[in-house]
Amino acid sequence: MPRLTPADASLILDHVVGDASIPTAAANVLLAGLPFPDRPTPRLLRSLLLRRLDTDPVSAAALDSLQLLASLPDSGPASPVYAAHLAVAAFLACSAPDFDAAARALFGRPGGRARRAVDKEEGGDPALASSEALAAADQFEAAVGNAFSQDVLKGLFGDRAKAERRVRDHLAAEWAAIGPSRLELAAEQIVGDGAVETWRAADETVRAKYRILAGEEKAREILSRIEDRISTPQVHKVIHDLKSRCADLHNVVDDPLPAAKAAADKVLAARMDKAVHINDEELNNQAANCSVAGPSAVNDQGETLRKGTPSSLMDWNPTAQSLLWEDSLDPDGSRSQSHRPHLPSPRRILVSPLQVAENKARRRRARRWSSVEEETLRNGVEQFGSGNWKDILSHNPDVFIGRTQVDLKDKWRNMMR
DNA sequence: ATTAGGGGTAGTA
DNA sequence: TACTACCCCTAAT
Repeated sequence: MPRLTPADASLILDHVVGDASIPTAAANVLLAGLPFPDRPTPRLLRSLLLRRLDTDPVSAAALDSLQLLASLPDSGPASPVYAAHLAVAAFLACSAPDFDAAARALFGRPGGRARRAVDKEEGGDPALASSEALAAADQFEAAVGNAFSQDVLKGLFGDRAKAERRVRDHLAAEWAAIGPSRLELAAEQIVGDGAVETWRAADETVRAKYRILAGEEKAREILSRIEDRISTPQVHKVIHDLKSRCADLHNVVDDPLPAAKAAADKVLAARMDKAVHINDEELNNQAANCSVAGPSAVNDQGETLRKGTPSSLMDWNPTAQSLLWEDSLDPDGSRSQSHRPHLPSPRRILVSPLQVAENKARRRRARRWSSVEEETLRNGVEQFGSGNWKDILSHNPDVFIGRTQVDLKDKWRNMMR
């Protein structure tokens, strides 16, 4: 038996690994036995990532897989991937030994990994995330430094089994949208709807092969369909003219896409450099500040902290810095050619733990009040009376995540205007 | 400590 | 520019 060519191996992997009904154990055997293609198809990459996620749905590695998954071209609706991304990030924050650090790294602004996927200001696309997911991201950000809110969030997102179920539910849509393999497409060409064109284009030797592949009966059926087709010389002339006109048009009109892409790349490169410079500056400033001031609370919940002294000299490390994970699947760097929106690439983005530990307590980011919060506030005022903000807050901890008594008071003032 | 209320800042439509 | 959310201050309880 002749050795398998790399091209054939690629076809087989593309077909088998992408078939959801094939167990991952079996797919792995095949992967170990066949050479991995130099240029794997997006379908193969997608199915590999989905299988990886299936065995390990809620981990830092899963976050990487989801990020890669979102960057692949030609897939179905992207929002399930983003929803899964947020679900994993939520679980990771809840199960991390240091909630504050994890929530900041994942949901904080700027630079939070899950945050950057969906926030417009962070280069993401909010249309890709559900409003619940966005609200969850805001709640995690608001819960930094707030032990009470953290407990609530841990109750909602900290269960591993639930998190795994969430991720698998979201990714079922990705499996469903995975599309036919190249082998299936080829088969379709020979015996399916594309058969007539395929047979017409083939010479007699090739047709003999098709007969073997398709079976004699199917071959006869296709040939009869060729004869049935309207194929008068006039029709052929019209089709030919149309095709050449299209070609002429393409020759005359400049394709705007390359220019647009070049412009976009330029803007992106400028933004990247800016981001790096800003981070450098912040590092310098903060290094200067560090000698005269300790850490302070970020959040309103930490009012007493801010006025007091740092609880520990080890609260944060002023010299620490880290770079986000860098990875790339595409061998020729063609990721930017993707027509789909994608999670922003993590490379070159410096994440400084000092960003949230500035000398001056940073103003909390304004979060719009949800209709649920407003309704709960109205009910609370009805139940406890206007002015009893402490009671209203403490009786609805799962609704007023990251809100303070003063926030409730201010909001009620706004609502009464 | 909690609350009310005046007034200011920042972000956004 | 108006609106909203948040912040800060002072005074009263």
